[in-house]
Amino acid sequence: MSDDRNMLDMLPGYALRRAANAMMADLGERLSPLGLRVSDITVMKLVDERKGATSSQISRALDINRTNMVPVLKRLEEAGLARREAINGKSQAIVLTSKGQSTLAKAWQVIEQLEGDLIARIPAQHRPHFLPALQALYQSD
Amino acid sequence: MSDDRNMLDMLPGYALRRAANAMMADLGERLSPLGLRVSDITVMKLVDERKGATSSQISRALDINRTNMVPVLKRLEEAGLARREAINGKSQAIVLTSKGQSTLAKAWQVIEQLEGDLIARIPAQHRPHFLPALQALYQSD
DNA sequence: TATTGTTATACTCTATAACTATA
DNA sequence: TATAGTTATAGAGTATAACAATA
Repeated sequence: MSDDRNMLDMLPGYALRRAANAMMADLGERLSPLGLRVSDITVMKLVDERKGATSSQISRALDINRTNMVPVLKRLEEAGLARREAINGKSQAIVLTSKGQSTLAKAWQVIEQLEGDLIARIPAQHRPHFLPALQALYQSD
Repeated sequence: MSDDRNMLDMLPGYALRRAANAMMADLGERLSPLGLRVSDITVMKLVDERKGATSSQISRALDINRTNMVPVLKRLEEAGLARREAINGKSQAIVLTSKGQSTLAKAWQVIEQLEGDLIARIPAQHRPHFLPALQALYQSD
């Protein structure tokens, strides 16, 4: 990173963007040895949490367009990490394979390490305020 | 936005990403009537702040790859908002035109409105901690 | 008639590799 | 020989439009 500072650093919105970019780049690097993307883990974790959830349900929980689930699920299936199980002629439950579960367990350790490193960088007096502030910015819009 | 909550919402890293995405989408919508992108304003503001700065200097201050400056500057020039002025045979200063300056002034009002709306959404007791926490996450890496 | 899953497509931000020309 | 500017390309996360099939 550059040591440059600029007036934009005083803006919460700009700082929010920079911090998120830095975090995502960091996480992407940590996950790449596992052959996984951030979106893969996000979906897998939610699939594991919500047994039998459909692609559409997952997309709503993550607040992303459901069309974006298609390539993610395709990757996960081709990697043998997840499969689709018909609920009826219309809906399909997404289910992790056993390989998917063990991969998720490993990946989740990476996530927890990242989360720990993240909060460790925040000065202690600011730490308890960070999550509530962020949640206020994206929840219940 | 969906009203769904999930366990990921408890993770600062995930919340950081969601909050930044929401903010960027919001800002993009607010800027589109002006025919501008977020990256356009960011560059224009810095160019205006650092008179005579070169493309490479701007890219370092924003911590983005300098190759990404090329399409931004091309757009700004084609829109008559900025121009290049040779410093020597190698470097070029980026300069806002008068149209660029008035456009920036309008766009900056949008930015300040967004920043104001952003902090207004954060509960008051968390507000003073937000910017310092974010800065700690991306500065002096 | 609203929802599911899907295809095709496109946009924004960001990055890497490799080149030329100049300081 | 390090730096500036550039081209071409790629990747990751998003989005919209449009469709067939089903609940």
